[in-house]
Parts: sequence; structure tokens; C-alpha cells
Amino acid sequence: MYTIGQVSEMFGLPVSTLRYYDKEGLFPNLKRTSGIRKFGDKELETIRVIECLKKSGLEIKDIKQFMVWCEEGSATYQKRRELFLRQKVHMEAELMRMNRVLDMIRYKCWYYEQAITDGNENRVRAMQPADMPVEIREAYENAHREDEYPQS
Amino acid sequence: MYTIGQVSEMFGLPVSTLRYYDKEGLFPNLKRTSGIRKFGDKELETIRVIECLKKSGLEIKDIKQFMVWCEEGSATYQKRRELFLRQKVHMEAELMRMNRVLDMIRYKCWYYEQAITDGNENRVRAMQPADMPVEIREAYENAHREDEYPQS
DNA sequence: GCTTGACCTAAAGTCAGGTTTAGGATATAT
DNA sequence: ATATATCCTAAACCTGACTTTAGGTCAAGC
Repeated sequence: MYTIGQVSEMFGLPVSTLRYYDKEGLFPNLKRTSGIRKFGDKELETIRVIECLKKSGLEIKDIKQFMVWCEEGSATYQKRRELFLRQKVHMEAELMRMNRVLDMIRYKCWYYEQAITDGNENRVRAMQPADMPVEIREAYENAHREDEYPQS
Repeated sequence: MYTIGQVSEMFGLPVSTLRYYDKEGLFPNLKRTSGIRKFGDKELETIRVIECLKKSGLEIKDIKQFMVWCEEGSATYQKRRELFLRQKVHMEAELMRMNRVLDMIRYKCWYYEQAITDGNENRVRAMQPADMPVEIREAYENAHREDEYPQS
């Protein structure tokens, strides 16, 4: 059993954040001894799941919903599985989007490298994809693709 | 030359957002005819760069700083390149982090699939990594690795 | 010449996800 | 027993990135 301060240290999360999560109902049956929170292994795993779901784009209130489902036992396995399946699809799309962003950044790194050696942007600005080094051309084309625009 | 409404359509961004970006100085010399904004090709490319830098984790005020550098010409090539190099490092770390999150999600999908077929979590909760299918074990171990905790 | 739709501004409002503050209770070391 | 560190709550505050509102201008079609 750990105090809030120890858990804060372990996960690198501010104490205030852990208290905020608790207030939002993210630790459904966290124990206390004379008012002081006692975090057990179950709560540590809960924190890992919170971090995961948060990074996957879920809001606090949806994470709370998940924790409520966990309390409801086997009747909600299906709902919980569907939640993770939705987040899986979401994350896979997100990763592809991030790769495009990274390709734009790679192109821009190269662009400014060229501008620095030339002393101006004239040559590099006018350059067609066909004349770029193959790696850069691929990055450029991936980044500038105009397929369906995201409705995010 | 396009009006704000046309640009809004093209990029799927609300008109209010484009005006907000302009107010924040993200279009340093956007032209106007009798008060009405006229977006040219330069501004369209600027929007692409804004989207890219935003998705790479930069704040509006930092994007503005970048636009100011662009106005300053060749004297700031080095600064601009360094910005993109920093964002490249940042995004590469971000992508690794996202892959770990995705592995946690993959594990949880499998976990609930097992729980559903068993009717309870007993077996799957007690299962050691060594007894998991190899793909799931790899995902589980990647997701539960406790190397240096990020100071994000 | 008048209506309609798209444009404009400044300022206030919104929302998520915390953080800070103020005032107190509790536990540990000396 | 007393100092000091850590814990507690409720409520106010903060930040970034927009969005909404209120009130007005402008250009095109009828």
C-alpha cells in the first residue's frame, strides 16, 4: 500500500493530478485510513490504464465510464472490449497521421539544410519532387498527398 | 485568390478558426481588398505548415514565432532548421510512445476476448506473459516496460 | 433601392484538464 | 511535546485554442 506522495513519485504525476483523478471517480473503491488515501496494486494498474486511455485520446469522463463498467463485472465485458477496439482503430489512424506529419518535418529539415548551403531558398523552393533525393521525395509526396481531408 | 469561406471549405477549418489564426499573426502579410481577406497560394501553404506544426505539438505562439522568422529571410534559416530538428526528435519519441499505447490496447482487446469466452476474468487475469500467445506477450511486455518514466 | 448572403471586428464565453490557494488534520523524528 | 513533512478538502484560478455574440459593412441579384 502506498501514499499519494509515493505514487506521485513512482509515476511522475503531480499529487494534485492524482487527487483530481480520484475526485473525478477514476479510483472507484480506493481505500482510506483516517482520511488518507491508500493506493494498492489495483490502483497502480488503474493509473497505467488511465495513462493509456488518455494518450489514446479518451476524455476523463469516458475513462470514468470505463472504470464504472469495471465495477459492474462480467456484464460489461462486451462494452469494454468494444471501447478498446474503437481506440485501436483510432490509434492506428492517429499513427498514420503522425507519420505524415513526420514526413513533412523531414522534408522541411532537408529544405532548410539546402537553403543554408545555398544562402537562399531559390533553388530548393523551385525544385520539383522528381529532382529531390528519393527519400525526401517520398516524404514530400506523403506529406502533401491530398486524399480525403480529415473531419477531426 | 480565395475568400475566407472558400479556404474554410478547402481545408475543413471553421471560418472563425482562420480569423483567429490571422489575429494571432499567423499570416504575416495577408492581403485585403476593402477590408476583406484575400488568401493566396502562400497562405494556403502557410495553413499546411500550421496544421503540421500544430500536430507536431507546437503552440500557436511558437508557430507565430516561426512565421516571423520566415518574414526575416535568410538570417533565420538556421533557427528554422533547428525548430524542425527539435520537432523531428519530439515526433519520433511521440511515435514510440504511441506504439506502446497501441500495444497496451492490443493486449486489452485480447484480454476481454478471453474474458468473454471464459465468462470471467479469472484465467486471463492470472496468466503469466510466458503463457500468452507470442504476439500478445510482445505487446504486453512492450506496454508494461518500466524504463525511464517520461518527464512530459 | 432593397434584400440576401458572405464578409468584418471586438469582446465575452466555453471547455478540458488540470493547478493553486487557504485553512486544517495527521504522522514522524527529535 | 514540538517541529516538520505529508496528508486532507473545497473552491477559485489558469491556460490554450477556439467559438459565440452583438453589431455592423459590402457586393450581387432582383
